[in-house]
Amino acid sequence: MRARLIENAVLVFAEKGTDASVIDDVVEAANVSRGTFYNYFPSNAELAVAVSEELANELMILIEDCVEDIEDPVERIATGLYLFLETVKTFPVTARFMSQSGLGIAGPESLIYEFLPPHIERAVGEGRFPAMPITITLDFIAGTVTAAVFRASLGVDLADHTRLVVVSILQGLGLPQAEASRISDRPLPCLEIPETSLLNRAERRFQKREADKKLTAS
Amino acid sequence: MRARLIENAVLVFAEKGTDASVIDDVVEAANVSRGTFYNYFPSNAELAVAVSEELANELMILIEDCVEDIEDPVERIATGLYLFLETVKTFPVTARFMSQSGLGIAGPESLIYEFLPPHIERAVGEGRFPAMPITITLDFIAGTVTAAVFRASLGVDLADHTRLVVVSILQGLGLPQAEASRISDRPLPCLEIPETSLLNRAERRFQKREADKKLTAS
Amino acid sequence: MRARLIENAVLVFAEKGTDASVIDDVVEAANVSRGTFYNYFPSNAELAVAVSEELANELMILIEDCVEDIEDPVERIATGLYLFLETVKTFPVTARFMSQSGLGIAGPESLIYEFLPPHIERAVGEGRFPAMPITITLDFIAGTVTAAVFRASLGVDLADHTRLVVVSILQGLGLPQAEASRISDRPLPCLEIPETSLLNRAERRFQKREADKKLTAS
Amino acid sequence: MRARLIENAVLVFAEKGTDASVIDDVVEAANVSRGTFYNYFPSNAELAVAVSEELANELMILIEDCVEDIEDPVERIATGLYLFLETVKTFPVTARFMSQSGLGIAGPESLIYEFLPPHIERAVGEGRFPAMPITITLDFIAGTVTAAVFRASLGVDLADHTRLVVVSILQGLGLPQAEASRISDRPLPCLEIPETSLLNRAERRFQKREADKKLTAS
DNA sequence: GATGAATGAGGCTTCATTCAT
DNA sequence: CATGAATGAAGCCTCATTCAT
Repeated sequence: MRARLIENAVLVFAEKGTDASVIDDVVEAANVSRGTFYNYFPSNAELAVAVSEELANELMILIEDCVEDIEDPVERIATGLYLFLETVKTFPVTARFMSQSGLGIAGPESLIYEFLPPHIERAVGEGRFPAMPITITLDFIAGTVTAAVFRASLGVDLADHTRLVVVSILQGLGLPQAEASRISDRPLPCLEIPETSLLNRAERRFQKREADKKLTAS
Repeated sequence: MRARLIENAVLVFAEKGTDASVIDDVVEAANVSRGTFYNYFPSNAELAVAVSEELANELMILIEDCVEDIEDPVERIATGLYLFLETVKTFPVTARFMSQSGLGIAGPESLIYEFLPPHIERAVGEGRFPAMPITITLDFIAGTVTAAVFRASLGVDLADHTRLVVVSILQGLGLPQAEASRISDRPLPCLEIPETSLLNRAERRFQKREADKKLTAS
Repeated sequence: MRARLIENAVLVFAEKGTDASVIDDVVEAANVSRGTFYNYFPSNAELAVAVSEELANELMILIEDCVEDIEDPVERIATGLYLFLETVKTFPVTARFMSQSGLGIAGPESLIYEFLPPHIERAVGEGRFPAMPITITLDFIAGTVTAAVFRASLGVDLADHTRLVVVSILQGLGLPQAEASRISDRPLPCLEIPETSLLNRAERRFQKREADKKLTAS
Repeated sequence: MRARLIENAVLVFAEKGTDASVIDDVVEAANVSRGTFYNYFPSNAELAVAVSEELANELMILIEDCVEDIEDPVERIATGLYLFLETVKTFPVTARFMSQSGLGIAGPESLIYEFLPPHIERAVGEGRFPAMPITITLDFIAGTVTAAVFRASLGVDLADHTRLVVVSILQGLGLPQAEASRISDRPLPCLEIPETSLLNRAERRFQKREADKKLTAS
């Protein structure tokens, strides 16, 4: 039930923004009663946090699984960012949810702030990146990624978009152009997203809703 | 009257976010009646847009005035971004307003999307930056700047923050490290913000409100 | 408008009790919008207080006007209580409202606690009543009157009820039986209740509502 | 289980009033499930009645046991009222419960309406009290007692309170001052309240709850 | 019996918007 | 133009009650 609510909340937040009054829509989308909602979440805000964490955790874990064998910290960062952006693009509902949440919700618990620092520090230690306060580095990455996701959420798909964003980030971190290009030209893996993941469930539910709407309209 | 409303709206948006229900607070802060508000703005949204444009235009013009004599496009971009960030930091209310609005409102009318492209293109033309779709470049800059403003709006002030952000952007755009550092090490001008500017008026009004609150409380 | 709301609130409180959730009923009875209600009363509780004060003040003033020429404090108290009970009995809606409010709402601002003490003290000073802590005296009177009003609100009308209640109170205060009887046997005045008083308006509105109900039913 | 629910209900009613929404609190206080509650009481109202009767019956029986040997009806009434008030004062939770219930719930089943009439009638028969409709007499007593309990429930303890209230009642019933004083100056017995009585259980449970609250808070 | 998740009616409150003065 | 009372749709939240396990 909790899962059902979260699943539907993704949709609604994606449509109306993380600040919007959402409870009514969620309970309608999830086909449960208002009361049930309050058995699980004391308020709108907690729901938003729960959704955010759930999505982020899921994606984090999938990406980490995929990149854990990459030894080179720079390659690992590049691959992680690439996978993140590519995956998000494949799941428009998630993309929209993330742009709606903005930097605010991507708070200190977010994917980026948890998983990146060790690798960045290693890269700095190895002299691959010049030293810089970690907060500035993370803001830089988060800002760029957020803007890229926002662009994607508008439905625009620019040629080579993900790769170019990753190159920009690597360069911004201080990697020479040539190396940045080389690293992002490597063949990159693709994530396997389980059918039962929140990403997939939210997306399917969205498709279903759209289909239902059309039926009702006609 | 329009000015008065906008001036007060900056504060309220800064506090409660651009999506929040705001009209009541604005009319109270501005000491006008609800009805009057509707003589000037058909709705909340138009107000947010108006505020955003007003602030952006003002700042754009001030910055352009200051940088128009800089010939080198890269230096000009760097200086513009530097001035933007430094100014915003001096006006916390504005900083908060901007982080609250996020990328969404900074939309196609924003400072960045209007004034930067020519100079970027010139820099690309001169071979200073590698070619890249302009949208990606602008997203990259907007994202990084937004994240930096967000950080500043939290009240954190990291040493050398503005300069490092500008360096990251220049590098991200493809400028070699050495040159990026050199350009941002130049002595940079400082903006003269007129007393009657919206930036200043909003800030002063904010100070006044805080003072009033303390008086009322005691 | 405030008057209109209070007027209708009397009815609803009379029916459902002072603690009941009443706003919806009041706005319906008064034929105004929910929003309007909140322009006048921040909540249920404030409404209850307002109604209570309004009714009490009105009745207090009418009674005081009527008894102000009575020199003897005991006669004055007796007459005041008599008028209070008789009047309340003539206005069943008010009687019901008062029994619903109980002792709690008849709090320190009530009629009884404001107007009686000086006369009681004079009577004690003149040796008509034995001395007793004023709180106990007032509780005694308030309790007896409340119970009498409660009885009246049930629609029961016992022969000679008001006079016997007043006799009991006078005796309880320490007046010898003979004198208590003598005082309450005097011809007693009757209040003139203005047509525009809340008492009358509430009562008329009640009649109207009952009539409407019958019409709707048939 | 029924006993457990009632025991806890006393507390909750004492705190929030007999009309309040109470089931949740009761099941939490009693540590049983919602469902169980409905196996014992069809609704809030029945619970309130059950609690009220249980408390009243218990106290009635204890008092009757104590006064059954008093031959003089007036003394018996006086002693009964005295014991009632003194006992209630010793059990603040009960006092609060009773003031919250008010006259309404003390209805026709109450202690007062069941046990007093015979003795009053005897007293009238013996010429100790003047004749008066029994309903008025009982209302008079119930009203005065209720007000006294209400006062006690506020935590106020006036010197000699109980005795003075009893004197007022006796006088109000028509007993001459001197006799009223004499009767209430006799040494009066004190009730023995069994440890397992509802009065005691409710009080202990209240103490426990308060203790738990303090622990949780610290 | 006991349980507790689910329900949904019912009541509360806010706030953008209108409109007569 | 300015006003501010009135509006009512839209959302929030609680809590008595049911029911499958």
